[in-house]
Amino acid sequence: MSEEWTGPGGTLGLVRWIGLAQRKAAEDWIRTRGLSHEQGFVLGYLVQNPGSIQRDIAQVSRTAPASVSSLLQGLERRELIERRTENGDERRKRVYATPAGAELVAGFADAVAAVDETILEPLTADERAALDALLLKITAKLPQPTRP
Amino acid sequence: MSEEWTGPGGTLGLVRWIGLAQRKAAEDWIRTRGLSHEQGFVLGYLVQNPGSIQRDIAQVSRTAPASVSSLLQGLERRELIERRTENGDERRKRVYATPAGAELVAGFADAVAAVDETILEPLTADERAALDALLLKITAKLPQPTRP
DNA sequence: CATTGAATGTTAGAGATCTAACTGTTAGGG
DNA sequence: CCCTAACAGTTAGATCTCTAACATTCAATG
Repeated sequence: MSEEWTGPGGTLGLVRWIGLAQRKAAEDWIRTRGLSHEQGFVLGYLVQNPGSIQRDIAQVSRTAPASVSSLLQGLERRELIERRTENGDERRKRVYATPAGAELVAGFADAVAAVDETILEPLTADERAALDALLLKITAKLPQPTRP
Repeated sequence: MSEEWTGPGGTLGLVRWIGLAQRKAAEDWIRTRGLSHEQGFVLGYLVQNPGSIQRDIAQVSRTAPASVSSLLQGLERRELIERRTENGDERRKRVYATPAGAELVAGFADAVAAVDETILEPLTADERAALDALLLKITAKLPQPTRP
């Protein structure tokens, strides 16, 4: 769900609109795996960032540390992740996706790429380049989505 | 939260990135009102579409009818909405935002517009027009966000 | 060392959301 | 009329998510 109920008015209203289409596709894909949106995000993040600690996961997923705790408990119960402490620091728990966990979300990136291609289909190569340049100019000034 | 953990790679990765910034701002605004994301969306929708029935709300909010039922119960308990049947059809329950409900989300559209302006700040007027044209070309082919 | 403070996670309890099964209502043939 | 099927919404039970308070572990300081 999203905040586009003001209607797709204005340039960034269009961005919201496109984002909705992307989001819907991604959510549907994840739900077929029996995962919530957040669980899917975290599991995918762990595949690409093995050994992250929960504090970092909370940051990138924009949820409270307590929520990450519960969320990981759910994933651990299903044996999609493992947690263990390393290097003699008993505070930090390193989190890893299990093979089963990695397998469950494998193909997500490809699915997203395929949807993106469909969305971009109306544009020529030149137009895509122009769009890319404009968006880059915007995102250059945007705060980084925290990514250690 | 979102699905951008593939990294902001590719043109539409940038769109996801911008969408995240918009979304974060909107969520923060809504949370200060003590509403969840979904509750904020539905309440805002009801202000603009008074008398909607729950089935339609489920459609536009992309949630299950049962979830809408619980969600509206929460809003009703806080007296932000009302439900009543009309026209002798006992099945359909028409939903209305109360004045308190409407007041609670008043100003949301303005807040969103202000954030959008900040995000677009790096672009000149010509560039904004070019971006607008490109995005329009894309959204023209996109499925309508269901809006009766 | 002992103390203090910061960093990291967890638990508890409330509320929200999902799926599946259920109740009640309307409409359309036989 | 009745019967059936579609429609609208709710309830039940499990899981998830949030806030607030709490434990535990490390690190710095005297």
